Amino acid sequence: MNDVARSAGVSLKTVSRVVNGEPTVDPALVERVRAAVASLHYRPHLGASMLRRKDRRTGTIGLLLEDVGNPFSAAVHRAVEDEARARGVHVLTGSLDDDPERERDLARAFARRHADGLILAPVGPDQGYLALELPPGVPVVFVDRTATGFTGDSVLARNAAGASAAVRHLIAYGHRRIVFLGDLSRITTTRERRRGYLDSVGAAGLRAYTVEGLHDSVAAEAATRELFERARPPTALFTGQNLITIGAVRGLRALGRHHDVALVGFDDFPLADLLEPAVTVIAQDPAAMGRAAAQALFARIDGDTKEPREISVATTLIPRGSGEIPVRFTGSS
Amino acid sequence: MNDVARSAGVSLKTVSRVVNGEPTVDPALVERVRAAVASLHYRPHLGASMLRRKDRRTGTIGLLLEDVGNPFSAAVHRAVEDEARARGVHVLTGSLDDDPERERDLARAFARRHADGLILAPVGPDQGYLALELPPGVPVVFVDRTATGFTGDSVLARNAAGASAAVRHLIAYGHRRIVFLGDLSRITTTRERRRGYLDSVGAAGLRAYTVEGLHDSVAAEAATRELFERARPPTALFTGQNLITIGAVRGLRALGRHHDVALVGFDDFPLADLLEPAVTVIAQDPAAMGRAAAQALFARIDGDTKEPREISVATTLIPRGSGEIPVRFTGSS
DNA sequence: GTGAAAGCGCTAACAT
DNA sequence: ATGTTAGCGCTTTCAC
Repeated sequence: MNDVARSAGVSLKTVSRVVNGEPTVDPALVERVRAAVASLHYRPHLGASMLRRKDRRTGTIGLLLEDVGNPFSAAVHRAVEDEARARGVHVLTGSLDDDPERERDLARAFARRHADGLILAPVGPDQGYLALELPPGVPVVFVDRTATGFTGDSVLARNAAGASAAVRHLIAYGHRRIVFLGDLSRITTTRERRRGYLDSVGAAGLRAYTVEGLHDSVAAEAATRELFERARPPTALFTGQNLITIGAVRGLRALGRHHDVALVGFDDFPLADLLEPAVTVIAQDPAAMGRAAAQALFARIDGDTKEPREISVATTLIPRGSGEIPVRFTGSS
Repeated sequence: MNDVARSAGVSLKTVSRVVNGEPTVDPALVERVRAAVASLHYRPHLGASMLRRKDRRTGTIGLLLEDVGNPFSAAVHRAVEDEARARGVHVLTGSLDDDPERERDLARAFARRHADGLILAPVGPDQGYLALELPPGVPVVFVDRTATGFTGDSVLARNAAGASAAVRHLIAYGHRRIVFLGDLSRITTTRERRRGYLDSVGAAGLRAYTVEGLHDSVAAEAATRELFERARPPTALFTGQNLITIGAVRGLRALGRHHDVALVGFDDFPLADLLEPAVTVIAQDPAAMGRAAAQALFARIDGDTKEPREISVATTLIPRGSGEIPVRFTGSS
């Protein structure tokens, strides 16, 4: 920048003004500076400018998701990026893989990099560490899961309501033995979905059957197959998550039962409509969640100090076939 | 940091040494400093340290992909992140959406943020701008597509070879009217895949039929349907990309032809094995591509100055059913 | 082994 | 409208 100033025959400060587009500079000087910038290939150094600046914004936010490679996280990421782009903000990303230690490490790392704020899908049991790692005043918005020990806005799907609707849907088709297949129950989303299941099942006076701790598609497939080795197998399944839904589909296929066991899955997935039968789902809206989270974060960064909000994003039941298979009398009701 | 020094009764420099883990500090002082750091909630400022440091590394790389929300990009992203994590490096991401201007803007932005290097899936016709935007010595590795006007390593799937194999596979099942459905032909990947198609079709003495410029799944579905309104419709389709494959599946379904028209798609996609018929694909290995790109980039950052390399990643033909439908005599050969 | 001084590239506050 | 000076938080260099 010094070189540019010398080459343009102006002071350092004038160069700074031109680079920052401040209006109070003589057009002729602007031209001279511009030319010098171009000929010297000058590139402003954001790190240095942010060091001295008053507002101390880096124009960077951190986004910590379960796994940037999975469709849900990827959709959230994309929506966040779009909001950020509109404000000239860039996004540092990280995958947590259900590892609380990694959650904390990355939060700390992004804090040291002076991210202006964080969007976090928490995996650990407690987010109290954020108060220590983050400089005071750096906002965090939680997405998809709730946080403990740290206050911030959160953006959540209406998990319990969606699950409840799924189960009522199955009940309406005559089902009375409906199994819930869920993943790790320490995750708040899973707990909410199970709660919705239990509510609806209880309200209808049915017995609850749950299988949990299913961590992937393979486990879900195995669990599904085992269900039908029992004396009184279910007539309908409600799966708490994407990978579990797919595992259940594979399991039912393998058993040749996909056309007579009903299935509703939580969370939509690509091609669900092309399977046979097409899979009925409770669709979340990950893009809406990402958008809402980013908007909330930017509002906080811009100084919004209202009470922390909990933003719920609606789910939609999309009937496609698998959830509309009526119960069949199997002789062992 | 000053406060910490004062509170610990040592000099600024000693704090710096402790924070950076330099070994030449008295253990007793280390303890005092550590305590002060904790009690004052001191957090080191990476931006400031990098400003003064000799190597000037920020420990950040930029990753510019087509769309962080699509499965291919997301898988690349995840693989890059894993490599970066192993080195304590963080990843700034951006989606380009086939917009060359955005490509340049983001490259510039990441340069101003002093990313140590860039991984780029180029969309523009020319990457010459990189020489202007990037400080000399900042390496770029290209992934998925080739670049023009700027030298760097590139990581590419064996597109032509894979496409060629797909077509030979169809020919082996007796097909002679095989249509290629492709997207925008200015994209190098598409051109390579078409080239592979043309090679195999030409070698077998068959006529080439191509439909191009299909920018999404809906366009591909419409194009597929139109094909079968012709006098001599194809007996097999080769689709150049994920979304086009899915559009073609939808099209064939709508026509009720999915069990008698053969289909091979380039690029695998989740649930391809659960469709009926299951979809035969030329699978790429996006994780391997991301890994290779990241490894190449880090090698360059660490000073590797060998000739730029072109790393090809193999594709695999996965026969699942749709590609093994033999030709049927339709009376209009 | 420890500290004092200088300065990385830039902008704030105050001249002019 | 432009320039000057000081200093952001840290690491370097060099002295102790």
